[in-house]
Amino acid sequence: MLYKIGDFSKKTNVPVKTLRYYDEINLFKPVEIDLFTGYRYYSDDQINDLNLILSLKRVGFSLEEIKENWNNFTNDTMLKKKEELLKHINLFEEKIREIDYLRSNIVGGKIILENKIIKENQIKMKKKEI
Amino acid sequence: MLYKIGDFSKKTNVPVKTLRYYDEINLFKPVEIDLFTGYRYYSDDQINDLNLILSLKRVGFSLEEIKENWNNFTNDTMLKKKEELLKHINLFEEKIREIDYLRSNIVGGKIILENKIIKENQIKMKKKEI
DNA sequence: GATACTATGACGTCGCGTAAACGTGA
DNA sequence: GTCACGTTTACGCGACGTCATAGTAT
Repeated sequence: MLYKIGDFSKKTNVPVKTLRYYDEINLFKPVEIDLFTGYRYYSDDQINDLNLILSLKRVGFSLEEIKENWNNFTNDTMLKKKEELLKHINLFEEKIREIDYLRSNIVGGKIILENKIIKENQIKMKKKEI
Repeated sequence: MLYKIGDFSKKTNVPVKTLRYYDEINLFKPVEIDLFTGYRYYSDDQINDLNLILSLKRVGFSLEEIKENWNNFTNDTMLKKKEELLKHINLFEEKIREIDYLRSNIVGGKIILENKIIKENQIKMKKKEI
């Protein structure tokens, strides 16, 4: 059973444009392309691969990383990505503390920064550079 | 005391290119521009504004949002952004559960998805559409 | 004149979305 | 012939980074 791109899109809930893009970057190509019309044809077998791509993307892998590691997904690779996610969570918790600080300094629609946070900003910027 | 862009960049740890970009999008402009040379000149007073921009950016406001709300930052606006941050954290916690699931299904460098997660993917995609 | 700064402009990033202009299938 | 479908090409997003080329300051 082969599907034209629109049918495969409906079956997988992946936009047509996304499928064409994945083809273009050589991440996920149709099993067959009609030589005359250029129409892309996808098979049932490919649904698993596509869903794996979506899952890897959701957890934070870029399409490039997915391509690179496609046949080499090690526990180590996944753990590194998990570390990244944990760091992101810490960052977001910092952001929440910072937004609460900003919130407490609103005066008539304007936010008044004290030198304290200004210094902190500059320290953070310097760390980023390293 | 006026600074040329490079000096102001060093003082604030904000890249020259970023300062030029903020000028271009009318977010943060130098107090003075030499009519003949086009050189930008920044003042000490502007450091506070720039740091506020950086802080707002860190907590998740886009440059557009910062422009829009510059004289109208309400507690409500900040609380909405805080809600967004909390949602992001929930999303990241979901991602961590998903990466652990993927991790548990590695077989010789390949990840084998069961129908279970495939169905979940499709439910999530549908929710996204709404 | 050497060199360290400044300027503008164009192109690249990532993962697609959004048209435009055209050919194909039922 | 009428459509809904398919194709390629190109431009847009956000927040800059990275050249390239040229003018300015010291």
